Amino acid sequence: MINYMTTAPNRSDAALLLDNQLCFALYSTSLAMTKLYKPLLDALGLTYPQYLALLVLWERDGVTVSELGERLSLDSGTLTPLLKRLAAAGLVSRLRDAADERRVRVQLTDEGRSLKARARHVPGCVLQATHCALSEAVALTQQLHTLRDRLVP
Amino acid sequence: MINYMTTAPNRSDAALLLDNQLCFALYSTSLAMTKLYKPLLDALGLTYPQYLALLVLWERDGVTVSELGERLSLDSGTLTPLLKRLAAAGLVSRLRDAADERRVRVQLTDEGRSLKARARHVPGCVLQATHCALSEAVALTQQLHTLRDRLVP
DNA sequence: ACCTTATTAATTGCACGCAATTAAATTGCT
DNA sequence: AGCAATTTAATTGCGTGCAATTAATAAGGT
Repeated sequence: MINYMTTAPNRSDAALLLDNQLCFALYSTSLAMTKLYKPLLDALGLTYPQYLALLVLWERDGVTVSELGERLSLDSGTLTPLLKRLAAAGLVSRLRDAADERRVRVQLTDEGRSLKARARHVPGCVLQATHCALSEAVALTQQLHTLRDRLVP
Repeated sequence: MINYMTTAPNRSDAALLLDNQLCFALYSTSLAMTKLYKPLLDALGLTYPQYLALLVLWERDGVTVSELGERLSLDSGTLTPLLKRLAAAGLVSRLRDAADERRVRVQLTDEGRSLKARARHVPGCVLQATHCALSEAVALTQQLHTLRDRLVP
């Protein structure tokens, strides 16, 4: 039987197999993780990126938009509308810095601060849903930090 | 000095620190990886999710939209417009299955098939940009597959 | 002081992701 | 055959991500 191999797999194709792509492993796992958060964050009235922004603000209130972007690797094109929605929800206020009118400082409202207490159970619920031991999750998180730091130029 | 600890960090806060979140490690690393692909895929006229769809089609041509969605964990709300754009670019054709008119089969065009040759260098370029040994990338990919399989219900 | 350059957000436009709904086709049951 | 339930894509609406541009402010050099 003659095989012209016009579409037959060969050695060089292995590099293009979907399941061999680190990028797709990251992409699909990240999306799956987001879906895991969905019901928990719905209960708080938050989207996943909004939750990430609040994690930053709960650590340090009053950061500028660019500091928030630096921390999350997101730019103003993403953050400005996201923060406007958080402001509309009454969780943050956006105020021009008096000393430098170019900067916008993002301040938690009382409601935004108190939401932290209602979010305390989220990490535990997610860890449970991952069916991972805490030590495994910590180890993988560290590996990913290492990889991410190698990727950014 | 009195400290009412209204905002002071404590043990339970560690769980809410951004850098302790596996989800954010995944999210930010995945976005960083996408940025790595950007210049390579721009040269092919593809977006990153379009590239993933083509990886599937290069493995098995003529899959249905739902099979593609199963493989990529994406639904028709994402895939239908994406595939229309690939069709508009002349890379695929979308045809109703004669035996079951509900299904839409996605077929590579000649141009879509020949693009595979021009994409062959992409995985190698990306690996180089990650500054990872192949063995490290393979190991991390496997760990992520394991995690992803644990996440999906 | 004046002017150029740099910094910071906001805006615009496009492409995802995804929930919810709709429409069409098929299957299964009687 | 007839009809309800299921399956499959498409559609709609919203919230990101991000490139590119714009507008406002600040910094720096002369």
